Formats: sequence, C-alpha cells, structure tokens
Amino acid sequence: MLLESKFYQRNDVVKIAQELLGKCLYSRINGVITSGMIVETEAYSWRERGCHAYASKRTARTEIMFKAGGHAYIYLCYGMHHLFNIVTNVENVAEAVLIRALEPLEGLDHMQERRGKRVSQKDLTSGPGKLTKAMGIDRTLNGIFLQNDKIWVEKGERISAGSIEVSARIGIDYAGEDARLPWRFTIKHNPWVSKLSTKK
DNA sequence: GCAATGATTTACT
DNA sequence: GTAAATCATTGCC
Repeated sequence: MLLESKFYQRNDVVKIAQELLGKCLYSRINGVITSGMIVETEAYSWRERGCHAYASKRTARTEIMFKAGGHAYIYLCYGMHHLFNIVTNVENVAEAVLIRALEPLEGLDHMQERRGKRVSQKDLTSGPGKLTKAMGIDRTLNGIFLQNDKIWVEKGERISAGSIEVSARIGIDYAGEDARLPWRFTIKHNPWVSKLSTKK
C-alpha cells in the first residue's frame, strides 16, 4: 500500500524520520524492480546547519527541499555517491529525511549485479551511497514525486518505539553544535544498519 | 590508513 | 565571468 502524501507533509520532520523506519522503498529502473525496508534515517531541517538549506538558503540545488513533502531529493556527494532523501513538510519549508540504509527485500540479484559480484549480501544496501547504487537511483530522479512508476514508498512493518535507537547524525562535524542533535534513527539489532560510518 | 572524484557554492577579478 | 574549496562516502591500500 502506497504511503499517502499526507504522511510526508506533516510539520515534524523528526517524527517522520522515526516513522519511516520499517517502510519499504521500491524502485523500478528499466523495468527492474528492487525493494528494501528502511532501517536507518536522519532528519534535516532548515533550522540547523547540518542541512544544505539551513537558514532557508535557496539555491538551485536546495530548491527541491522547498517543495511539498513527498518529493525525492537526490544529490551527489564526494563526487561519486548519490544520496537519497525524502522531502517533508509543506511547500516553502525546507525539511527532509535522509535514507541511510535498507534491508534488501526484492530484486537481490539485480542489486548484486549493480554493486558488483564480490559484494556480500549484507553490504548491498548498508550505507547511503550503497543503497542508491543497489536500487539504481541516480540524480536523474531528483525532484521526482514518490508516487510514480520509477520510485515509491509503501507501508511496511510497524516498528515499535522500543525497537528504535536514537543517536547523533553521521559525518556532519562541520555543523558545530547542531551535529550533536539526536536526529539519527535506526532499528535496533538490524544487521543492515550502517556501522562503518559510526567510527570517527 | 587515505585517495578518488565532480557537482555545487563561494569568493574573488 | 572564472577559480578554488567543500563534501550527509566508499573501497582499495
């Protein structure tokens, strides 16, 4: 069952980030369907420095985040990795949820193919750059609404509050105080939650 | 441990 | 207008 746009357009990106855990992300690229359950998310808002659009700074890139909730914000990082975000809140409020890890469900063969033969199953989608590659997502899909035949989100398992782990976000030391906001949500004990990036 | 790699942004002339 | 710095990472050394 498709996740309705009302879900994304609420005025609470942190809550939405939590509730996205257990939901299923689908993609159909060139007729190939892959899917995975969301197991790791991070919330971003214009109110803090970790966000590209902090202080409501509008540029060509961040423009997508000012759209109404339910759009996909996909951008290139470190020159070689696509990162997938879901825009939340209403139009002109820049908030989004970064999807950092998935548990693969369908199309495992195709994910393996895209990621390379030597990748173990657990490494297919256990990181923000990995999951986009496994699902065939790239920035040609940037700004697309998550209700079409290429990429969408469905209701999945309901995750109880007790199974959600809260922590600080990853890799945004440049954000100063805001880097410590407890806005990263993971499903406890799920093997696909990215661990490697928790070092440093 | 650290190089790769390019879109984006900012800081200039 | 152009140039240089930045980066929400990964994978190979």
